[in-house]
Amino acid sequence: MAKNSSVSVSVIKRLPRYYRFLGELLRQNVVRISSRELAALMKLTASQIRQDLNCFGGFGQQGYGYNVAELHHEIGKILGVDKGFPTILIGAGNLGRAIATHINFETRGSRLIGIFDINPDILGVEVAGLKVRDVAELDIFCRTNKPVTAVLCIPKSTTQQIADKLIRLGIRAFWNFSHYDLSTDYEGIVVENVHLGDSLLTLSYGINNLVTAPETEPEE
Amino acid sequence: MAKNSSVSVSVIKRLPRYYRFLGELLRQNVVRISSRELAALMKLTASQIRQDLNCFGGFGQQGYGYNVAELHHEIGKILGVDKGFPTILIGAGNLGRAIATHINFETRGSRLIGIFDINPDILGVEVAGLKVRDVAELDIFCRTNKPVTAVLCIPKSTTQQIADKLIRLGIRAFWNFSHYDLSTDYEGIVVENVHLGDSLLTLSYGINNLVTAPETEPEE
DNA sequence: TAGATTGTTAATCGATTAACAATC
DNA sequence: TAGATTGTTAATCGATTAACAATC
Repeated sequence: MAKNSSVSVSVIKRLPRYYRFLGELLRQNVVRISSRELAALMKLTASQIRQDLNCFGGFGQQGYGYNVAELHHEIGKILGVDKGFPTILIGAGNLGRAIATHINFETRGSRLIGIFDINPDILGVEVAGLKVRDVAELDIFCRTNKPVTAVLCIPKSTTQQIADKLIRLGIRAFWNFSHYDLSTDYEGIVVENVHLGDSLLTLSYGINNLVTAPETEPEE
Repeated sequence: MAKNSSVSVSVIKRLPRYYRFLGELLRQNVVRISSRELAALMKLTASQIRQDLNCFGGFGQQGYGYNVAELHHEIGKILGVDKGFPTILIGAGNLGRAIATHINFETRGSRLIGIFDINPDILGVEVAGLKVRDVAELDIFCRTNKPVTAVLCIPKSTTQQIADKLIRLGIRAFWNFSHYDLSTDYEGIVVENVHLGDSLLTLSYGINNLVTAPETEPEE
C-alpha cells in the first residue's frame, strides 16, 4: 500500500497539479478518466501519469481508467490536504499580509494560527482574523500552541537566525519567501524556498531571448 | 559568442541563483572564485557550474577561475537585468498590491508602469507610486505605452480571457499568479506560472511524510 | 468474450557527474 | 616552468517514454 518511501521530487512536485486538475474535473461532475484523457488535458504523456500514480499504489482499474473522485481523494490524502498543520507566519509586511489573506491554508494542509512581526507600528493590527504579535512572544506561543510550519516573509539578513531559533522551538517545516536560500538538508526539517525574484528573472531571460534571438534560421 | 540557442530550462532556471550568489560575493568584495569554491557555496558540483556557464561562453580562465564582477555582469546581461521591460499588473487585490510593492522590478529586468483592476472601490488608489486604473483603459494604455509583460493577480476564472486580450494588445510575457495554468506554448510568448498553492501543498506532503514515515528501517 | 486501459518492464532520452587534455 | 583550474568530452545516472502482458 504505502510504497511512498523515496519517491522522486519530480513526481512529488507534480502531485499538487494532479490534485488541482482532478478537483476541477470533480467540479464538472466527470466520473471517470483514462490516463490518456488526463494526459491530453494536462499536457503530459499517459505513460508519465501511470508511472507517477504507481509510485503510490494502483488507483486505476484495467479497461476502465481512474475514478475521478477516488483519485482526487487519494492524492489529497498523500498530500495531507486536511491535516491542518498548525502554521505561523513571521513578517507581516506587504508580502506577509498578502500571503496570510490570499492563500487558502485550510485547503492546503495547513492552518494559520499566529502572525508575528518586530515592527511596533504593526503589532495588534488584525490580519486574516489574527492579531499581529510581537516576535518576543514567539517562545511562549510555540510552547503553548506547538506550530509545525513557519512561513518566512522576512529580510534575508535575519532569515538564518530566525530559522535556527524556530527549529529550537519545534518548527519542522519552512515556507520561505525571503531572498535567502534556506538549507534544504536539515535532518527532519522540510523546506520550500520560493524566490519570486528568481522567477521574475527567469521571465526576463525569456523575453530577452525572444527579442534578441527570435529567428533560429535566418532566411537569407 | 552567443551560443545561447536552445539552452535547457534546467540551466536557465539556475541562472538567477548564480546571479544572486555572485551578487553577494561581489558585495563581500570577493574578486575571484573557482568553480569548486562556488560549488561548495551553492551546494552544486563544480562540474555542473562549468557545464552551465559554458552554455553561454567561456567566462573563466584556466588556472585562475572566474572573475566575480565579470561573471556577475555577464549573467546579468544574459538575464537582461537592466532591460527594464515595461510591465503592467492586472488585479490590485491583496496579492497584486503586495507584488507591486514588494518586488524590486527594476533590478530584475522589468519596470512596472501600470496597475489595473475592475473593482471601482480600488480605482485611483495609489500602489507602488502608481494610481490603479480601470481595466477599461487597458486598450488605450497598451497602444500608448507598449508594455511587454503582464503580471496576472486575478481569479482563475478570468485568466484565459484576459491573457488572450493582452496578447492581442501586444503583451509578450506573463508572470501568472492566478490558480490557472496558462499554456506555455503560445508562439512567441513566454510564461511563468507561479502557483503558490502548489508550493504549499508540496510542503504539506513533506510534513506529512516526515510524520507518517520517519524511519526508513524499523529497528526491530 | 472482445475491447479497453491499467500496471510494469524495457528502451530512450536528457541531465548530471567524472575525467582529463588544454592552457593560463 | 609547475600548479591550478578551466572547457569539453565521455560515463553515469535518473527521469521520461514506449511497449506489452495482465486483467477488468
